[in-house]
Amino acid sequence: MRPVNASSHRKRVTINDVAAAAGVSRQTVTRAMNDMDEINEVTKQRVLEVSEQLGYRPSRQARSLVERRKTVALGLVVASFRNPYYTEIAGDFVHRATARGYQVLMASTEAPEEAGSDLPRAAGRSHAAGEAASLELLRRQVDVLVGHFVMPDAELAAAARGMPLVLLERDSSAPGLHSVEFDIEAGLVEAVAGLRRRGVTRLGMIDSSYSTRGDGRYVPTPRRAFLETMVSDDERGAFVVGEESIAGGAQAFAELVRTSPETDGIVVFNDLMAIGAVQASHALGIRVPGDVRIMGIDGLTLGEGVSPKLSTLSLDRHALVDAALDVVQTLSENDFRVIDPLRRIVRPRILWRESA
Amino acid sequence: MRPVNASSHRKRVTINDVAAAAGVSRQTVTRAMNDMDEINEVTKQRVLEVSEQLGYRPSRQARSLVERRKTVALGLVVASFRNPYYTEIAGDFVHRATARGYQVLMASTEAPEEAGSDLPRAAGRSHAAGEAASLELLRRQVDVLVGHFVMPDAELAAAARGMPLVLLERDSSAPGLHSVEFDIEAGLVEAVAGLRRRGVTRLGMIDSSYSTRGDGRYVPTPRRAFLETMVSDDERGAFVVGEESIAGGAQAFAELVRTSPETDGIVVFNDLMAIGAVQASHALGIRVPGDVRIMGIDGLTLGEGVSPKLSTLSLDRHALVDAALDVVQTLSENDFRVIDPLRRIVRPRILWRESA
DNA sequence: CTGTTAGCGCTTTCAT
DNA sequence: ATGAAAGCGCTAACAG
Repeated sequence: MRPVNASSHRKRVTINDVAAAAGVSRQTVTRAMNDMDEINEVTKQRVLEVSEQLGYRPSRQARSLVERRKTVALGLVVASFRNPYYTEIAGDFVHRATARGYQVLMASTEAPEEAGSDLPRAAGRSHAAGEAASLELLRRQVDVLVGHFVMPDAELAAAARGMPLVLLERDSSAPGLHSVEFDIEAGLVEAVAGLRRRGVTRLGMIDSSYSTRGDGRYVPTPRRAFLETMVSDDERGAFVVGEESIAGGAQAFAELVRTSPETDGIVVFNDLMAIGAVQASHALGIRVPGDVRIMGIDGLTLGEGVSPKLSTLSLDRHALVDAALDVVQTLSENDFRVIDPLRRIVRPRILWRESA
Repeated sequence: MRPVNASSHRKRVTINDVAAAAGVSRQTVTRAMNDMDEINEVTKQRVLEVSEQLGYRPSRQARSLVERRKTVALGLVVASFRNPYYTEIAGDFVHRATARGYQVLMASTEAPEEAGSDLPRAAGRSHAAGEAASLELLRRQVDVLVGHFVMPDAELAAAARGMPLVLLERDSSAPGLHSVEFDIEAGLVEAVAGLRRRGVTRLGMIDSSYSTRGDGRYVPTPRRAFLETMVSDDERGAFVVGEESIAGGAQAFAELVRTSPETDGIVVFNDLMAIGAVQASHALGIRVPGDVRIMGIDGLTLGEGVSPKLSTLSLDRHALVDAALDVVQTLSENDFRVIDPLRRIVRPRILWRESA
C-alpha cells in the first residue's frame, strides 16, 4: 500500500507512464480507469493495480478538454455566508445547478474582517472591493457569474471584461448584464392588503440603516419608499431604522413601540430583523400578533423557529434560482457571447404563519 | 455591439477563428488576450476588437491544460446550507482556500426534499445517499474533497476511488482518508470546570436525537457519552434529547425543567438547540443564567443575537479550515497520491458570554 | 478485446 | 514584434 516515491516532487504521473508500466496502450488505461466496457476484466485489474502503485491521477484539464460534452462552470458570488437568506440561496443554487449538470465555483465578496460580526447584507465599500476581486479571480475559471452585486452597472460591466453576469435581485442595463428580480412591490401590495384585512389601522416599518448613497448617510430603501406611498397620513404608524441583524431588529422594535405605541402593524426590512423584533416583544411584554402584527421579508426557514412563527413576504429562492439558471441556459446556448440583456421577474408570495 | 451569429448554435469560436479573422497568428491573439508585452499596441487593439466581434471566449480547459502553474481544485461538500454552523465553515473555507489560490467547487449532500425543513445536521440515510452522489459527481472535477461525511470509512474510501478525502470533525482510518478534528473532550472538561466554578451543582444535558446506529434508534452522541463520565451521581441533572433545531432545543428545555427543576447547568448539543433553550426560558419564566446556566456548542455568531447572549464551547472554524487546508497542501505536494493518513487536532475554547 | 491515429484549444519554446 | 513548431494529457473513432 505504500506508494512509490510518495515524498518526491517528480513530474506528474501520466497515462503514458501507466500504459508503459502495465504494458498496454493508453487507450486500455483509459478504459480501465473509466469503467468502460470493451476491456478484459483481468487486464483491467492489472492496469488499476499499476495505476494505484504509481499514484496515477488522471488530469481533469486534459480530460475535459477532449470530452464531447463540454462542462460549463458557473461562478456563484455570495454576498454573505452569515445571513441565512444568502446561504439558503447558495444551497439551492448548488443543488439545482448541479442537477442541471453545471459545475459551481464559489467566491465570497465578504471581507474577512467582517468574519466575526453579525452584519449581513451590508452594502458597503468593502463589498465593492470584494466584488472586484471575485470577478478578477473567477473571470478565467468560469463561463458566467451569478450573484448579488452592489457595484454600479458600468463598473461591473468593465470588470467582467466580456464575461456575462446574472444579477440577482437587481435590474441591469449594460449589455452583458442580465437580471432576475423579485416583484417586491406587488408583494408589498398584497401584504398590506392582508394586514388591513386582519385589522391593522396603523402601519409602521423597520427599515435597514445600511441603505446609503455612498457617503454613509441613510437613504430610505426602495422597500420603504414604496411602502410610504401606500399608507395615507392617518393610517401611518412609525417608521424607524435599525441595523441589519437580529439585535438591530430588536432594538429598532423597542424604539418603535416606545415612540409610537399605537402602531399595530409593522413591516420589517428582512426576516433577521423581524426575528429580533419578535424576540424583543417578549421582553417588552407586547403580544404578537395580539397587540402588533409583525411581517418580515425574505421567507427564511429560520422564521419558523421563533415563537410566534414569523409571517413573511416570501422571496421564493427556488423560483429565483430557477429563473437564474434559465438565463444561464439561454446564455449557454449562445456560447456565452454578448447578447441583449435578459430579464426575469419572480412574484413573491405571503407566508401567513403566526406573527401577522 | 450586436454580435455576429448570436442566435446560431455553431461550433465554438476558437483562437484560430480570431487569428484568421484578424489576419495574425494564434500567438498574437494569445498575447493580446493576456495582456502580454511583446505586441504592438495597434495590433493588440485590432485583435481585441475582432475577438469581441466574434464573441470569442478562451477555453478554460485548454488553457489550464497547458499552463505552467497547475490550478488545484478543491471540492467542498456541505452537509447543510440550513445550519449556520456549516455555512459559516463554508464561507471561511471559500475565503481561505481562495486566498491560497485554490479553486473551490461545492456540492451539497442535503436532499432537496429537506429544503423547507429546519432539520440541520441530521445524520440520516438521505445524507449517505447525497454523499455518494456528491462523490460521484465531483470525483472527476477536483483533486481532493473536503467535508462532513456520515458514511462509514470503508464505503467512503470505496466511493472515493482513489481521490483523497479530508474528513471534517471525524476521525479516519482507511488509507486516503485524512482528518481534522476538534478535541471536544478537552473543551468539555474546561466547560464543566468553569460551570462548577460559577456555582453549578446539578449538571444536565440536551443531546441530539439524530445520533442513531442506522436503525433509527437513538444512541447517545459521543458528546453525551463523555459528559456522563464527568459527572458523579449526586451532581447529575437531567439528560434529555431533542431535535437538532431551534424548536427542538426549546422543546427539550421545557421537558428538562419540568422533569428536573433542580438542574442548574445545561450543556446543549449545539448552538441552534441552545438558542431554542434560551428562547424557551423567557416563555417559562426561568432566568438565565440566574436559575440555570446554559452552554451551547459551536460558537455561532447567531448566539450573540439572543438575550442573554449564548455562552458556548466555540469550535473555531478558522482553525478548523486552516488545518484542513494545511492537509490539502501536504496532499498537493504529494500530487494527491495515496499517502498515510494525515490527522490534525484543533483545540476548542470557551466563549463566556452571558448565558453561563 | 486491444491498439493506432487524430485531434481538443491553448501556451510555450524557438526562430525570424 | 510576429510566426512556426511542439506539445500539455487525455479520449473518440476507427482499425485490427
